[in-house]
Amino acid sequence: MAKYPEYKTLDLPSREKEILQFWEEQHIFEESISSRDGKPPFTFYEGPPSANGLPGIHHVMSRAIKDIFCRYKTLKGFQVKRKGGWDTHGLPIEIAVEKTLGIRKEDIGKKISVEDYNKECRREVMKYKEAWEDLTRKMGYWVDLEHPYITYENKYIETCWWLLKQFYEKELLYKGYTIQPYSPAAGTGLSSHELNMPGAYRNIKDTSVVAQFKIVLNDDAKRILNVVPKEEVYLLAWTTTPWTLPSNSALAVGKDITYIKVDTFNPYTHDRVAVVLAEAVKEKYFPEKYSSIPFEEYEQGIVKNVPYKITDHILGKNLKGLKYEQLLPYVQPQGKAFEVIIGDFVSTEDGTGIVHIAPTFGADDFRAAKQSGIAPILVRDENGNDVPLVDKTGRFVKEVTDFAGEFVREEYLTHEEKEAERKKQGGDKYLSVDERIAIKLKKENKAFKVEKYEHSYPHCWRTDKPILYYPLDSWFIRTTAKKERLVELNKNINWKPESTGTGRFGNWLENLVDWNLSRSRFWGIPLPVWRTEDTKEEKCIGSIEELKSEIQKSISAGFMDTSHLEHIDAMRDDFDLHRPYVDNIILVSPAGKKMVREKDLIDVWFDSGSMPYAQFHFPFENKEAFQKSFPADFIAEGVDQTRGWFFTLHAIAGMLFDSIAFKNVVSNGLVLDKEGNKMSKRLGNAADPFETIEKYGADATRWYMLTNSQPWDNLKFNEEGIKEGQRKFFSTLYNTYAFFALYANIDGFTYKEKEVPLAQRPEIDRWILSELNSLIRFADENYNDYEPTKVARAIQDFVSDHLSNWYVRLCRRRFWKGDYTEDKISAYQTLYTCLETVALLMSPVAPFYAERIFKDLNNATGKIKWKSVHIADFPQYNSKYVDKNLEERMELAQKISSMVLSLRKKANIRVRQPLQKILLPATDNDFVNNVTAMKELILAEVNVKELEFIPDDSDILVKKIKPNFRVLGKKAGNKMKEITSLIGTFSQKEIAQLEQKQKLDVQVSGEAIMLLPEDIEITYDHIPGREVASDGRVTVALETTITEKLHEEGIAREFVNRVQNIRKDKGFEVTDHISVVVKKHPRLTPSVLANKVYICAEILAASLSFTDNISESDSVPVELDDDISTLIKISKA
RNA sequence: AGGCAAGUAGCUCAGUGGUAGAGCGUCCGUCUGAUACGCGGAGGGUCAAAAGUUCAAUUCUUUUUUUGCCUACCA
Repeated sequence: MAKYPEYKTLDLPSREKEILQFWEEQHIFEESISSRDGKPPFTFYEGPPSANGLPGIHHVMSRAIKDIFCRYKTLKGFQVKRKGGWDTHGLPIEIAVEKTLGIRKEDIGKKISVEDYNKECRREVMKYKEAWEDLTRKMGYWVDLEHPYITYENKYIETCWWLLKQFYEKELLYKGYTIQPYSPAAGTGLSSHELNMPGAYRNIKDTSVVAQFKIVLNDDAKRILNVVPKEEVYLLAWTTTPWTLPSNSALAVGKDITYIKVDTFNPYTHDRVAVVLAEAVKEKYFPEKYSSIPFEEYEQGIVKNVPYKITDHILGKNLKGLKYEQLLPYVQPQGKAFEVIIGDFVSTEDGTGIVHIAPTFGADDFRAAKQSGIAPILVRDENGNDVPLVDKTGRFVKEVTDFAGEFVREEYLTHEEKEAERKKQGGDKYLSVDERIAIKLKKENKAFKVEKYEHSYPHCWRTDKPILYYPLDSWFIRTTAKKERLVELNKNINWKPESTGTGRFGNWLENLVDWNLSRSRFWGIPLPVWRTEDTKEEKCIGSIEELKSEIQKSISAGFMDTSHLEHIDAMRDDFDLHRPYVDNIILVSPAGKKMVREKDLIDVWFDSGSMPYAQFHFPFENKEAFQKSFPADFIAEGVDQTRGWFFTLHAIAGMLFDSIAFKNVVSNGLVLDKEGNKMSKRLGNAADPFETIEKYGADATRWYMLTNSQPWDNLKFNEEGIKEGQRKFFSTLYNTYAFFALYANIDGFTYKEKEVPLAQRPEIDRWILSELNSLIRFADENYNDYEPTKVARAIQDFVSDHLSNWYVRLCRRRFWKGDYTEDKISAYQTLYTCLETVALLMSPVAPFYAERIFKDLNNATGKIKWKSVHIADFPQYNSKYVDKNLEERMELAQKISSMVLSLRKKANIRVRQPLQKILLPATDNDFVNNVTAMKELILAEVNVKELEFIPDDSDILVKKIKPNFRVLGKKAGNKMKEITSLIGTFSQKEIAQLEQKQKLDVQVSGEAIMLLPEDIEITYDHIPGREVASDGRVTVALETTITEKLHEEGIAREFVNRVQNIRKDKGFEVTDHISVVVKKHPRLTPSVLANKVYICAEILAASLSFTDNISESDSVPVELDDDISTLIKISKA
């Protein structure tokens, strides 16, 4: 006959290894998909990890979340395909390779060929593939790693090219420039990563200038600034980089900042001027103490301090549109310029509250100017390209006549160069460009203040020289053109938590800038754009086929030879769409000119954002498969991906397909160490996922991570928490199963009997089934709502509080006492159903142990046709089983039992000692009915013989009254405080009156208010002369008198307990019958004899006798009470 | 600097416009033929701070503050 396996210990890690073997041998994962053939699909996209680093514990977290919902949806009957993937490009890989080879970026192409370098990258990126696969397996994450998509494969790249061409054709892909950190000395742009290296930011002293920009006094200006005759008005703006002043083309103010117009003198030229600056910075330039100096005294040279007078206040937004004269007119702009604009970044922290805007040399400047339609200052170089006033070596162009060919920062000059310059200048000391600009401005009444200013400024880590912010060519996706649509589409995405979608992601979309795709690296997807040298003609290639035909043309034009053609085949090993191969391809333009590829690679985020299409090699293959699985139903990654993968998926889908890419997204928080610090290998506080799983098991780890905090909250990872979950949940569940298995095996229960109808099951069974069905419903709703934490916590509470510590505890005897009756079968069926259902409900979160229990149960009964819990169907909620009233009644019974036990404790009477009676005030009919229904259960639980109600109007009850704030508050309003204190003074008589008449008139602040029963809450305070326990509306008193008869029963119970212990110690089977011989004892013998039938039934005794002579060697000494000791001898009957 | 989130008992977390809870830990006690991986009890809180709205705020609003993440790094 089929048996339920019994285990010596829980040992989760061992159980998991067995299950893992079972899954693999039986191909359960594959079957969980194939068994759903023809069912509706549920689409999941796997965000590809990069295998060039070892997986961490946080990966267990994010992958557990992915796994949970895929498993859940499978149980719900969906077909959930999940293709794994690998992210293979990107800077971290290149840097790792550079480190391994001991080279730098500039060595690539010199010390090592691009071809060999990329070979290294290709190897590097899969360095830890095995470790990743191992973790995936061990943690129980089901994803298809047999057929993953890999971003470096030709097919994958081809789809990306196709996508880029779609952008290109919609005129959403263009070449432009942005302001980026640039090192003129090294001749290269710097990544933000390089700028964040320690030591990159250093303090340097710069010449700072507050420049005077002369306002053009047209009618508007006169009106806005209240200009008086002969007044000349200047805007004051501060800069620490005077060399950018020739490139100034706008001034920015804050729209809500208040500005003042000040009548004063220029401290260098002593000219009378009116200057505008933020009121908040006035003290810095115009100390209060100078305000009283008469202007004449300064003019006459009597005082040196500059006097001033505030003549007007203007709000920033009113300054918008004012025109001013160009400060240093070397080069004229092509378009609107020299206007006051609004900048959201303007502050009054330093400077003047007016910001000098040089669109070619500042990121904020560039953006603000673009928004306001302000033109940058550019010159045309010999190639006919527009370039800024400073060239790529860091020198002024010739158009800046006074400083033509000079380095803008003195740090770029060598010692010798400086010396030569000094001689040319004719001074004692070399004067930098900044200093000479300052001098020039001073002379021309254009500088208001010049001083040295020390600040932190980024430096190039290679050359140690300060960087410049410089416009560099880049390819962009014009995301701003589709901004509104992307915002709109985002509203159809269900974000967990919602705030990430509306806040972090929503704000990001609102403030979208064009997506800079360019990366000047080697290992990545090459930008498929070819251009003629004069940039007049260009071509974007969208497929290998197209590339082939273009090469054909190029061969015809004589730019390439035919040998190139034979390689062009995605299936060939020697064909590769990476650099350097694509760089060697020269195409021909329609006009017959040579075209070479733009050197850039594309942002790796484009790779991963393309995965919905590229994983299927769409549109070249699998069109149908793609269409069926787009958009995804569900994705999940860390919240740090908001601007990464989440965005690129959204941008590509929204801009090219006018669709969202995913319907539901869970963004989980970080995993921190137990102190709340970020985990890092350097600090040595990073938890090793392999060790953790080996030690505690994947289930306990997963369970802990999901029950401890919501996925989107940060998790303070603490091994103690895993242990707690093991104890509280897994051990309890294991014990419950072990209990079931022990007795079911003895009784041969295999669920062969007909289902005992609900109505014929005892109340306790109906209760746990009601709780179980409530749990099914709750779990289903919350899984469906992507709330795994709520589900797992609810399952845990059910198992530990309801199932183990109440149902099983109360039902123990039903399992091991008596014959195989309907009641016993009902108990088995009920407990079996609970265990089986719990296994199903928990299986998404704890897939291993759920499988163990499911198999152990199902192998014995064959009740469910599926061989795995993960292929079975989600439990069906049945409202017929739910009886909320019963659930409440049981809660009441638990409460009363607990209160009686606490009274026993107070009186120091152990539970084995039976007591006569408990007394309960009869609050109302419902209460009486509910308690009466639970009477037997309560009495058995607390070992008391009777339960009696005290009539509510009985004199012995003392009542307590307090307002029902919720109800009375609405009625009484601002008299609440008074009423509360009035009610507090009520006597027993007044309470009784209120109860009898169902109302009570009271006076509050001279106003009559009628108190009704619903306005107040009456509870029982105490019962004079008795120990009582109160909890909310329930009060219990316990009769603690122990009669002789009760005492004897107590002794009998103690006796049973001792014998049971001896049985257990001796290793008897629970079914063994025994003979018992006891040494006579005057206090014990009568008690035992009086309860002999009961005792013999409990301990399965065939005989029970007393004797005077018993040898100590084959008997056991026991102590039954403080003054009762004896010897007991038991043997198998 | 901006955005988002969090701040409740020693720890981990629930919760609510009506006078604050659980688990763990601590201390005391105790049961058990599934279970010391249990059970009962005690102690422990200005619900981060302040102001406002309200009869009533831990809860709503504003400000401040601490922590974490993301973005930016600037005249």
